[in-house]
Amino acid sequence: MDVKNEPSHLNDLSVVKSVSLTSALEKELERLILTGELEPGERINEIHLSNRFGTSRGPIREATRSLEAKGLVEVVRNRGVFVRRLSVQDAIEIYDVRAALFGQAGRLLAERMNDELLAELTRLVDEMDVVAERGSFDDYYPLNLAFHNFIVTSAGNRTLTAEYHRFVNKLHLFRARALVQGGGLAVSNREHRAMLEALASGDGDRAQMTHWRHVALAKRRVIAAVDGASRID
Amino acid sequence: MDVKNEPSHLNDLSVVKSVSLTSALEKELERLILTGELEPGERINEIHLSNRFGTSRGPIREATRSLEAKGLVEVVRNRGVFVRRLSVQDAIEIYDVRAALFGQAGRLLAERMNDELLAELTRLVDEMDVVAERGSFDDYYPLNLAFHNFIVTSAGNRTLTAEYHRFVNKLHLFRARALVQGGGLAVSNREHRAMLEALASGDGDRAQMTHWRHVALAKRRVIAAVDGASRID
DNA sequence: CGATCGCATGGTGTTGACAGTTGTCAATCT
DNA sequence: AGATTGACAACTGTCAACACCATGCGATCG
Repeated sequence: MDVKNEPSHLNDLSVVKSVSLTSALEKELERLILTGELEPGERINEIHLSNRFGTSRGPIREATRSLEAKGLVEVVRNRGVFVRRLSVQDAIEIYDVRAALFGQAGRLLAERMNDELLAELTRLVDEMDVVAERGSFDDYYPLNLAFHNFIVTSAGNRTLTAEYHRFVNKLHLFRARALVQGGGLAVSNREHRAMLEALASGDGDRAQMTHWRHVALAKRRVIAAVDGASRID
Repeated sequence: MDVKNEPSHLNDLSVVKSVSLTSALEKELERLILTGELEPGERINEIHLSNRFGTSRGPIREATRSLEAKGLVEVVRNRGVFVRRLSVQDAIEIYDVRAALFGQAGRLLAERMNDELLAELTRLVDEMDVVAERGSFDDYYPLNLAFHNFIVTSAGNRTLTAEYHRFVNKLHLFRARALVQGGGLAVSNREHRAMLEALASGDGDRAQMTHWRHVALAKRRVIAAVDGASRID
């Protein structure tokens, strides 16, 4: 075995050979895009990237084709690939899809509810109540994320989970993303409680409805925020 | 304008230069997969394909990476890419996602209903009734497809439409696809009428429910068919 | 006779080079 | 001055060659 004796703390990309360069690059590019290091609308220069990562252009091109299919970038022939920029309209459409998926997750979870799941969900909602009371948004955000992820993951449909995350990711490309966070912590958590009760009841219809509505209301808040912002401009 | 004066009836793949080779190949491969010309589980040989299409391996690799992201093929490092094979479990999961998306489409359509849309939907359902009466499955199938497509498209959410079709496509990879068609034409069209009435009423909740249920029932029929088949084996 | 090792082979992973296209900038013309 | 043209620079599209890996087969050894 001629193991390359490279220090293991090198760039993530040197840990390759067990996983293809292409998929490692794809992950890294996705990270750069979702963290905003590559901004929406920005052009991705293949040569520049290949220099930066020390590879040739082939794997980078393959990675970007994959990202294109995932909807994170846009490829224009002979012009290059651009980080996808979401319009307000796009974001609204995504909210509808997300609502549908999240509602389905709620239904599935209600149908397989048990004490253990209920305990964890209750814990999260209780904790969010505490944090919301003192209006600490920075503490609320990760809890909120964990709550939603827990619901979707626990629903037990891997396809649904993957799809849900794909769309949540896409929302990161929304320029006016800052607006998404409007609407009061207490209000949000009141909706969480309604979801929790529906889940506890084991009523699939009711769970789907409450979960759907939670996202639909988030969508409405975003629209309101966007309208407000554009009125100011 | 220096329009290339090539006969327009050439091979699909030679009409390139306006559209990239990669995306032309991707479309062609997708067609081969969805029509079953490339069977689920079958390995895709890059060299073989590049000879067949007269290109190098680069564009083919890019196309397959895109198909991988779309979930139509599976890439195993150093082994090759394989046409994805869906398990019964996968198919069931997809039905849940599809139900969620179709339900959402129903809701959106109900909220933007008008006489013109209603007329077309009614026409399709009436026609399906006629065809169902004489049990002609071959005539029913395209009408049924058109009906569903019309609903999803008319809902006016392009993201949702794309996503819905992606999942319907994926179901084509299901080995036991023949079973999907079980369950009586008349029964199916009775569900269509319920959907139609809900849409006509403009009640979003009710429309979402009826549309969701229609797919959920289809899922149940598939499960029953699969169970029956496996009991025979 | 069975198991293991090594090698040959077919195929994928990655690269560097070349061809073709787009956008820019300066010189020229109106 | 403004518009137009032509050449140049920067990139992307495509290709062919090389490197590396996985599998199967046969020789060798226990």
